[in-house]
Amino acid sequence: MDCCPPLHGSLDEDDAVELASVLKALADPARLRLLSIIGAADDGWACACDLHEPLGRSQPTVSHHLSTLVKAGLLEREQRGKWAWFRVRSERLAEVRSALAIQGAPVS
Amino acid sequence: MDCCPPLHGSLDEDDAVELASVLKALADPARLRLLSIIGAADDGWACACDLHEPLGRSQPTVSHHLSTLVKAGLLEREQRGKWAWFRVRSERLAEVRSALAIQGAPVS
DNA sequence: CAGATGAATCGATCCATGTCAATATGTGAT
DNA sequence: ATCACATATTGACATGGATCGATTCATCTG
Repeated sequence: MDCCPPLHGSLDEDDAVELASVLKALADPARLRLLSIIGAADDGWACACDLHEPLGRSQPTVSHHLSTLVKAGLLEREQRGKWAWFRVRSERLAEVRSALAIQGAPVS
Repeated sequence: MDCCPPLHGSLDEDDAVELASVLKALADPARLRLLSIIGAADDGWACACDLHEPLGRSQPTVSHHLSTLVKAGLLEREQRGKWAWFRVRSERLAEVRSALAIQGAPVS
């Protein structure tokens, strides 16, 4: 243990677990594409009925992913009649981006 | 299928798989803390020998995580004698941050 | 070369998760 | 009330991954 000076990290285990949980929600191709598709909607809101087909996944699977994204705070859900509409919570996404600006790299 | 206009996403399945793979590498508390600790090192380089203890994980586990981060392009590895040194590839981290700037949110 | 030490690999275990088919729930229309 | 349709939930299955102990590999030192 004489090869180098001690390091002192800034991210403790609890913070790391919390940040990791949001990143886990992002770290899936289906969910990234959902965010992309919903984020590209004209007024920012997209109907769940239009998401199964472009994703190439079953309806239950898409429903599960949407629920995961909502739980992670990355999507907001609104019921309109029998349809579920979603919009991206870009504030939350911005939080994640800034949390990744560790190691002294400029926040750009 | 008459409830809303069609959406057209910008992120295809291949791009989504690739981005998700980097995010998977980030989406783990142990690896986030490794990045944090290594990024906080004075000259940016940290010795593997100083990482097991603050992480509270076994040496093989830490080695595995370091290897995962290197494979994801998030760490650079350098051998110095019998010690392995690592530094954060902040360019790669910046790529991830900008990739998350979808849905028209400002890149800030 | 032999011994010591740091790091990677192997094998095993346990838990989390992505996916779908089937079913249930909720909501509007007839 | 009944039917149709959109979405959510359940159950099952397969895969992936986080972790550790034991071992192997690599490198330096005597």
